Amino acid sequence: MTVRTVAQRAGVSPATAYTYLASKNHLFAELFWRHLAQLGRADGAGGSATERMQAAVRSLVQGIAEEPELATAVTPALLGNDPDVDRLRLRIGAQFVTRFEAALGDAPDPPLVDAMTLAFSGALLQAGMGLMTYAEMADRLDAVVAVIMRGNDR
Amino acid sequence: MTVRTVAQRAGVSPATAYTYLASKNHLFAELFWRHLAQLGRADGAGGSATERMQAAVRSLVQGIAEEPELATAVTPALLGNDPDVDRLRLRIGAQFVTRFEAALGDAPDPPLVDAMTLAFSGALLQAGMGLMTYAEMADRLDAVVAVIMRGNDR
DNA sequence: CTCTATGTTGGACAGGTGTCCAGTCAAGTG
DNA sequence: CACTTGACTGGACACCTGTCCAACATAGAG
Repeated sequence: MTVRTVAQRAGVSPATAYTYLASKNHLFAELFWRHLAQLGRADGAGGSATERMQAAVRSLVQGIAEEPELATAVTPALLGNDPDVDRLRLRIGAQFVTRFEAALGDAPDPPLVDAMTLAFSGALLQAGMGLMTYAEMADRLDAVVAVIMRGNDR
Repeated sequence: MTVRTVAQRAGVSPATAYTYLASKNHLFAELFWRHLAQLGRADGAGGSATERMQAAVRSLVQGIAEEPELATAVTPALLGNDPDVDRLRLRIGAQFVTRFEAALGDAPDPPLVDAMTLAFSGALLQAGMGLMTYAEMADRLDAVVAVIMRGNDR
């Protein structure tokens, strides 16, 4: 997949593509961000904090798994350092954090949010490397959430 | 940094460089692996499991932080898919897991190891993205280890 | 000494990225 | 109608990666 073939499919010249896209990385980041922003939030109002967190994570993983190739492509892309990629990276990270905080309810414990964020990033990384499928990712994260949340219900 | 300039500095032709290196990604992965393999292990025999784990993590972070540019470069490199990168990626991951298991002592709980592995990968990723310095990484991981290990001492 | 194996080299190549710019085209403005 | 504005275009460019190959050096074996 080259920027030029993307431009061609879009019926547009490469030069035009580059007026909208700073880079190939930016393209992937933008697509991923739009996909993410459009996902529904897990509801899971009736359950323990652990259950709510597991529901939030499952919902995220499921949404991301809808477009596995996009998820794979975005992982290296987000490591780029165009200003546009920087912007989207922050937004995407904030999106994750927001969901985790919501699952934790009022006064979320910062180290807890941190642990979830790092574990989730790590899972995305490992899936992006092909070390896990997204189905495995869901299962492993379920157990990991249980470990992290241990002693935090009520 | 191009493969050709590296070859030149090494006093060798680009063609020769490519007889030893499958790719630029392979170069970074190999350097990182060697650096990692040469690091000493944290001792920390006298303490709780949490303290041993924190010591293991601090030791790893400190070792990695010795070569911050290498650490930054290796993150995208490990996402490549040359066979050589695959090999080194597995070795590097196994190295982390081994250290975490050692810190946990006999019969390490698999979900615990999993949680540590994902959180640590996530931290490396975020540092690689420039979202954290390595000093911040050490502090955040300390708190995260405490959360993950909660209720696992003795 | 000759021959062979091994490592090295220059140079070309196909493909990719991101940049630049002069020129075209269509739509809207006065 | 003439003009301006903005989006688009073709085509060139510099630079990078990874591949290939014929040619060369050189050390050691017979």
